[in-house]
Amino acid sequence: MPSKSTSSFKDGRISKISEATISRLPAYYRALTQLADSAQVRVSSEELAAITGVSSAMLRKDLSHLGSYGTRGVGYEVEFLRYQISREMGLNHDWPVVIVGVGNLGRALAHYGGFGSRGFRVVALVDSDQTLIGTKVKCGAEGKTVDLLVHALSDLEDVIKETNARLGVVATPAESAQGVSDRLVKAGIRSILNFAPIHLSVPDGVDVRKVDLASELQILAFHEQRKAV
Amino acid sequence: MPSKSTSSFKDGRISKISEATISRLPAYYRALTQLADSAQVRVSSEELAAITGVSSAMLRKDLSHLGSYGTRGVGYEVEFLRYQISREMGLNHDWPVVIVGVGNLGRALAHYGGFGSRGFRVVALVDSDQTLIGTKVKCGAEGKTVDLLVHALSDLEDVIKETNARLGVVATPAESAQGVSDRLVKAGIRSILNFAPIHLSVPDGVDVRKVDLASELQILAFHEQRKAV
DNA sequence: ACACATTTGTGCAAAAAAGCACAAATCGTC
DNA sequence: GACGATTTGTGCTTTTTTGCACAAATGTGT
Repeated sequence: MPSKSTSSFKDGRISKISEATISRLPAYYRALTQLADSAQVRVSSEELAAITGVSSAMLRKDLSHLGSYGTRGVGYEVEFLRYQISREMGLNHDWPVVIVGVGNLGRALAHYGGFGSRGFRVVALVDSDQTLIGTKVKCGAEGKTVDLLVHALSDLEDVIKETNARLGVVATPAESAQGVSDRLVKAGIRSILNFAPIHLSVPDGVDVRKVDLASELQILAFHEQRKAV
Repeated sequence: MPSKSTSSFKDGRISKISEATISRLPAYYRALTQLADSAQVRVSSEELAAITGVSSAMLRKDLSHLGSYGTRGVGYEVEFLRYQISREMGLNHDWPVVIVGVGNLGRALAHYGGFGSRGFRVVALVDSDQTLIGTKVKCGAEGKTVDLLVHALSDLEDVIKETNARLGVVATPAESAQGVSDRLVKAGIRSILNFAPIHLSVPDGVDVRKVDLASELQILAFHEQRKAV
């Protein structure tokens, strides 16, 4: 992970938020959403930290990078803090997502409800398999499903242009992943979520996050093996 | 991530491998497998680093923690290094895996080929949905598929005992994840891969790795938003 | 208005991770 | 068998991340 710290302008000053902090913000956001759903108004750093599994000191320091949104002696207002995090993370925007590779995993991702709920909207499915192209796949979880046509891989650039997709998900086999990535980048995509078990080379300015299921199991196996000794 | 360094005995001495190193070993292993498949005999740290997307210095330091398996002026023997990593990570063992939650994601994981190839074997599927229990689900990728019966969640403990499952995968909705986790732990599972978007509380000695799809997208969105400024 | 109980925000220290630079070891060649 | 070209292994430095401890700020009760 190339942990560059990101800088931005907030009320005039330049604030730097470390990569480690950013990676924890989604968990805070989710916990706050959960608290808001149960109508809780205030929360202490101690409580929020317990829910998200971090130390309260770390939580406070993380939040302090966003601004001073808590009240000493009291805690944080759930809704207010939630809004601040969502704004900082761009979750109030709309994020059109294109999924390349409509195999088992791609389909599971398309169905996945967690995306739609937070500004992420699967707007296009692309695959190279002739038997899949032209078929329709249900996207989104219960309540708000949309049938999406599977487009041909050769139409990738056009599909991205038409749908204005900003985020690309690579759910193809390892062999085709780099090629797909190159075309996504050429089509203007600068943020890629990669499920293929391979390192993607991308030019500067393009972010890639990797989710590697087999690696995770291997890491677990490593620890499991150590326990047995 | 509570990055405790793991210590083990290797040829008499105590070796410590940092969590950061461990998390990169699967990538090295995969690259070496790929090189071995293409019949390459030797590889330099520079080349292997390029494939896996790390710096060559970091790669060498990572590998040096396993032992001195390279030859100065020459590089590393692909097969030999691959074997050493697989041994260190316990990939020559057999790792029976139980998947709890046979929704879209659980099914995709069951189908996923990357597991079977490296000692991981899905031996049991468990769900609470009455309409799923008793049905059969294809496990494994092309070549070596097995039909597995979906067991009732109430039989979780028995299933684990019978199949000797060592690794647990939680692919349930967030609401049921903690309960499932508790029961996995009680049944003797000490390594859990969690796909539910929630922090799992587990006793000491139990490892949890979390894969959070929505979080990954949110982190991408954060960076994407910053780019626009 | 003042003492007191909370809880945040943060300066400082410790630990972990990454990066640099080069000595040590090896191979091929003359 | 010595020399030069490589390439590993590693000590040292820098950066990043985490953890600790407490002052500063707020609300409460008298």
